[in-house]
Amino acid sequence: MLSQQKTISFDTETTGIDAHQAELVGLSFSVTPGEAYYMPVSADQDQARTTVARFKGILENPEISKIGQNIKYDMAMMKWYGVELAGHLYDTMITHYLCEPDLRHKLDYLTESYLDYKMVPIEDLIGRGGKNQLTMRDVALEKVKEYACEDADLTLQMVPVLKKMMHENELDDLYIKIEEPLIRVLCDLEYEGIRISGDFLNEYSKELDKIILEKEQEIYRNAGVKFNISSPRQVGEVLFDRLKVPYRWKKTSSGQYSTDFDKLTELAGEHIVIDTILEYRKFSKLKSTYVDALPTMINPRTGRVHSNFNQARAATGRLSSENPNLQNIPIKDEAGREIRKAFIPRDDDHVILAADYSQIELRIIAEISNDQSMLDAFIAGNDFHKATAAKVYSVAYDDVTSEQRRNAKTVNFSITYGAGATNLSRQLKISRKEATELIKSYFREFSGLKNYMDETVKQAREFGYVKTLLGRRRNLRDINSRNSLTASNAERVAINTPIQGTAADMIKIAMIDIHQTIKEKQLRSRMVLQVHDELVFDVYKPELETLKSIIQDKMKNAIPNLKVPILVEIGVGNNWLEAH
DNA sequence: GCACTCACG
DNA sequence: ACGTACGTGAGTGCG
Repeated sequence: MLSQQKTISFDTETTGIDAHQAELVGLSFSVTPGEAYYMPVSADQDQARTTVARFKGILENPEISKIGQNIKYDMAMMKWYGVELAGHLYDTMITHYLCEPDLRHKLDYLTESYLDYKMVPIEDLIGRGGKNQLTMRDVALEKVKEYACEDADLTLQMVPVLKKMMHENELDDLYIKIEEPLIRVLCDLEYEGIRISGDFLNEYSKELDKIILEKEQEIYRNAGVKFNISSPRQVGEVLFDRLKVPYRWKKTSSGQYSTDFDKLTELAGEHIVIDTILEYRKFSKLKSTYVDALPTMINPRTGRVHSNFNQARAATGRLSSENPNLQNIPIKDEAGREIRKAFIPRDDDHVILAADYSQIELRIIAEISNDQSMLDAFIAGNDFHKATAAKVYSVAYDDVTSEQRRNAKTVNFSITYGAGATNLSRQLKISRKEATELIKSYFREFSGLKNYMDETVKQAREFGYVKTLLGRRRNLRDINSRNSLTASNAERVAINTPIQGTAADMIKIAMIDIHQTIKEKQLRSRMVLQVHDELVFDVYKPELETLKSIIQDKMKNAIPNLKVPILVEIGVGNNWLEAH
């Protein structure tokens, strides 16, 4: 497909790693291996735009395919300079990620591994970290030219290597149908960003400050000593050495006492200071990771927050989010949920809409294992965890107790991880024997599932990899390890990856389809976040009903002709919390 | 730069 | 006898 078209490898040099804050320094291009060209642009932004505009004929030509390493970055950069990158996108980072999802995908690693070529480290030009850090703009043109041309050239040289790997691993379809179109979706989503109320968070920060100070005083009073409560080591020493709280676990690999949530919760009755330490930790975490950090991430150009959604990180095929991570905003804890109130629509004419897949991973297991009992339960449309409890405890659906439902929910959850009796017993706080019995009756009821899991592991051992429903692949180097712990780790990965990965494939398709429809219908509403099984939109109020029906349709039907029903729950509100 | 802890799905 | 959950990113402490 690519070889019949004109192609050009292309790279941008900029003043920083955030495409929404950086300024362009130059462009490099390569069409022939071993040969590349560099075009510097002025620091004067008007002049820079004029220079960039001269390349529109190439960059906006849909007949010319673009090759790039993490091309979403360059695409966003170009967007800021008024250029909409067109044509097929061949991303060397993403294609390598599809072939070897557990390895690294940086260009220097790729050229060393596959071309036996050592690239010039960027640190040689701009120095490393600290206050002496330069930007590309401070570096002599001759040096930048060499560096930029090397990037474009080596990216081009990686293409035949990757094409061969992609073809051999039957990954072309996955790339063309999902990952390539997703690049544009994510670029638009990131460019759009999301509005966050800095005022709201700053007010909340003051409240947290008071609470944390109170907890701190209470801890010092009850412990009889001042120490750094944020230091796990000091917490361990105070609790277990000074206050003689009994410690009954293995120490950490570095020889420290472990003081994580599970341990401290179990010890809560042993000393009154323990509960307060847990509270202190909770509020400190909220303050430092979210309440104080998020306002500093508001982009001065846009007044919005532009996370980076990494398309080549999670080995299962999921996205990840960084700078800031908007996929781990609190929701379970009451005080944490408050933070979601800061995620708001762009203005009074908009609302936040959140659309969630309901129990997507369990539905996918039912689908790919073809377990009739599980499929029937989903088709019946009742509370799935309750239906599971009825089956494994052999009671009528209406007689399921809340404890039985809770246990069934945990078992359902554990199954997707391939967890065994030891962990289930720990999770449910029941004996190992009881846990073994529970798992036994679970697999008696869902024998098709058991069969599928055994078969998956068997195939993984034979072929050395597993695949999702859409052909995403993960090599499992350890699956035949002689070390039984290593091997069983790989077995759990073998079971979990097709499930987590198929769910990732599904929502990616939905994102592409929704994005496409919004574009076609020229709507003003925008997709702003993805959180694994949830999509969040900034919706123009007059378009609300239209958006609801598009989202329902595209999320439900992302993968057509499934046996299992797919359920999508939609909520709307004046902030992200209200939308749930 | 690693270890620990903890936020999410 | 022993022992783990699957996938992430970020803040803090500390050597």
